[in-house]
Amino acid sequence: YLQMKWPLLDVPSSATVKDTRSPSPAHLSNKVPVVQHPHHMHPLTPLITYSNDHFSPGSPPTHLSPEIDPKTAGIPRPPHPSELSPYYPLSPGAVGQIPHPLGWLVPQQGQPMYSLPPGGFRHPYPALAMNASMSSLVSSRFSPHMVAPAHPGLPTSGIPHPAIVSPIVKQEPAPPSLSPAVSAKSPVTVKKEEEKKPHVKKPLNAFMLYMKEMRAKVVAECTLKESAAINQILGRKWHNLSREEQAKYYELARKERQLHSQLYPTWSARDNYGKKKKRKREKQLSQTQSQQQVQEAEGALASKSKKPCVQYLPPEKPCDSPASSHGSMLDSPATPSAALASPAAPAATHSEQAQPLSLTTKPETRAQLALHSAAFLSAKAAASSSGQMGSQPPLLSRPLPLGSMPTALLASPPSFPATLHAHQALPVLQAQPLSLVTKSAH
DNA sequence: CGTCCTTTGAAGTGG
DNA sequence: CCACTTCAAAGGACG
Repeated sequence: YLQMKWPLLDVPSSATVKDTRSPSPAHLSNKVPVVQHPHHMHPLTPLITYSNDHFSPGSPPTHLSPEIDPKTAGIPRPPHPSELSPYYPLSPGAVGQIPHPLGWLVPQQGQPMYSLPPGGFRHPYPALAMNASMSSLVSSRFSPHMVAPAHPGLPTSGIPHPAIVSPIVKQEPAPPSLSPAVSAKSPVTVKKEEEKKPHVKKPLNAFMLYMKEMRAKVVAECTLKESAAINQILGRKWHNLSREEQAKYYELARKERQLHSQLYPTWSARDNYGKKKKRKREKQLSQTQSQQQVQEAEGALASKSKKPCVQYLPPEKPCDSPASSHGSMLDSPATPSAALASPAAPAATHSEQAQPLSLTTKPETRAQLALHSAAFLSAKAAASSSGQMGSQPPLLSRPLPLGSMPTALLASPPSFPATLHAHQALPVLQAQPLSLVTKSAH
């Protein structure tokens, strides 16, 4: 099960640092530099199943089925020490310098941490060869000069942190000095290095990790390729995940951040501020709109009859082109409120409150998102008051910013108690009116 | 070519 | 402390 679920997160269980290129037995035997994989050609194909929980292996990809039934997903995957970051193969400088806090193994110097089979993705055991996060990782987070050293195996070239994005195709740059002790340099030198220091990207959060893993799957099952639409689906699938499943990604993201901070102790997200184009004004505008429509949604939900900004979507409708599925592509067999409700709670419990969302047009999107949040809160509160949140981490007891509400309601991911068990009684959010989400209510 | 779209989450800024 | 903003991935769409 573990192999199927997280095939490439597997690494040698030995505590000895050795070649992680061949992490596991047979299923990662092909050693092809990841860079040889064309960026535009995603290695994953519909034939590749890496998550039996979410997709039936072998079944033709006919429908996108965001419905995820954790109950049928098999045994909850226990924490595995080998769940380490595939995204941060330590650089040569890091090897031997940074004892990985989690006991992760580091790749051999100058070696790609992960490899792809030749000729695209024809691994004899595709399901075990690589998951989406791996593939997307290698295709997007490694630049050729990083992972394809002229002399693989030589300690000279290494594997910089995948978060590093160097626009200049050069043999360098290596990741910033990894050990504070090693970086005893003059301020001038430091400044100089900082000027040309590579762009270190933010570590991926739980949802981003999830997207990386699942995107190919969704794309394979849909005809659409537009990321915006895919992301909408993924967002819904994310909500459909069980608490336990999400916890895996939260934990993974936590490890990512931990490793990232170790690799780049001086890095700050601030470093990347302003490096992307800002679209502040529009965001503010739409935010205002969403706030307005949250209130509308409140009323609608309060009356429990009308659903403005909400379009019901045919449950069985497979995801198709955005145009043809206008207003329907995002639906899933699972009712959103089932997803919105406590994942651990029986999905049917709140399914009658389904408020499927169709994030189609721009103005509506925000509103629907807001409504989504509102419905989420509603479902959460309902679940809470009905005593079905016992297995959930503590929920916040105060209103939350709209943007962070779902997260917070999901129980403060950063403090997500991975070891939480169903028998543990936890304080839960008291059932509150939907107006909680608004400032005025606050 | 650069930016937008779209998602969630983390971390930043500013009041 | 709170609200808001930015960026992380992705790739088609668009100016």
